[in-house]
Amino acid sequence: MISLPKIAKAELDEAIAKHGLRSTRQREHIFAVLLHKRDHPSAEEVFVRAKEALPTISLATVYNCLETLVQCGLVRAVNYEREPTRYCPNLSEHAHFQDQKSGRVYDIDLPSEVMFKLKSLLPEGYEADSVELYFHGKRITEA
Amino acid sequence: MISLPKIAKAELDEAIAKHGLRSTRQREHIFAVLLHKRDHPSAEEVFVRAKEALPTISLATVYNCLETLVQCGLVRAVNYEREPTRYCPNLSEHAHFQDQKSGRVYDIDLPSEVMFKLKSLLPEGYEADSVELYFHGKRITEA
DNA sequence: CATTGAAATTAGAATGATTCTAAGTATCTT
DNA sequence: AAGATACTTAGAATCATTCTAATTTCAATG
Repeated sequence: MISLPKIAKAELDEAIAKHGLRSTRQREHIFAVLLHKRDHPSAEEVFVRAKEALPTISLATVYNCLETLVQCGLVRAVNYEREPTRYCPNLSEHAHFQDQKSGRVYDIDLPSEVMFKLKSLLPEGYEADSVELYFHGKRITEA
Repeated sequence: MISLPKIAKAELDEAIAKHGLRSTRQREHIFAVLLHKRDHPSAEEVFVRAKEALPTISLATVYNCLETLVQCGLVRAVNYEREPTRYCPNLSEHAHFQDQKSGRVYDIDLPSEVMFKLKSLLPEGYEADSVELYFHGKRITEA
């Protein structure tokens, strides 16, 4: 059974409280689901996984919770083209890579100096508060 | 009346032919529309603009043509979150910046050495054939 | 501890961008 | 010109997501 580590629980409660919201069973569990298997699931997939522990949870709630977690900065939404949005718990800054064959998404470490360099590409008058870097290609797995 | 410059027409014909497709009035005009005003219009907006010259064109055709142009490498699809896809004629490598207030999208020049550096972030076994860089933030326009 | 009111959840309907379908039209090859 | 193929078209269908309205939960108060 999936459960939320104490540290994550504390992090969740703090972030949720800071936004004047309530920590609920559903929000907690959705966060736990994301932390449990970091494979960038879609809302639908999170729904399937969440139902194992909370059989009566609704898809709308899954969307609501995911949105809340994103707002609180605990989770990141990952969008490849018009595919369903995927979600990942937001630890450190990172980019994403999608394998064209499997569609799977992988995290790519993004050093802060690269992040800085990217922001410095912006001309005068442009101020970024988010930078998203998406790779798409082949992932070669050797035999 | 929007028309396609000779050079662009040649580029279009070549790219289209290389993909074993036909150059049609609709494809040509959609391309011309994109080149005419490079403000990253959505399919719906392209539809509106295209109808001025081709009143009987259908939205499905606009989608088809845009997709074809993307396949041929003449046009790039720009996706911010789940907003309608926007399109821009693909001249040089560049990133995109969206102003959070207006929603407008601007091109950001992306020097090839930065592009190179980004690709070098990928670990062994990852081979990117596309890199998308999206900024989102405030565009400050001084009085 | 019952009450109250705001916040959250729920099921199902609605939305809206995009894609599909089937029929008609244009274009290329012979 | 005939036949084949590609393209366009209108409208229906799809599907991820959001909305709606009706409960339910929960923290705080009396």
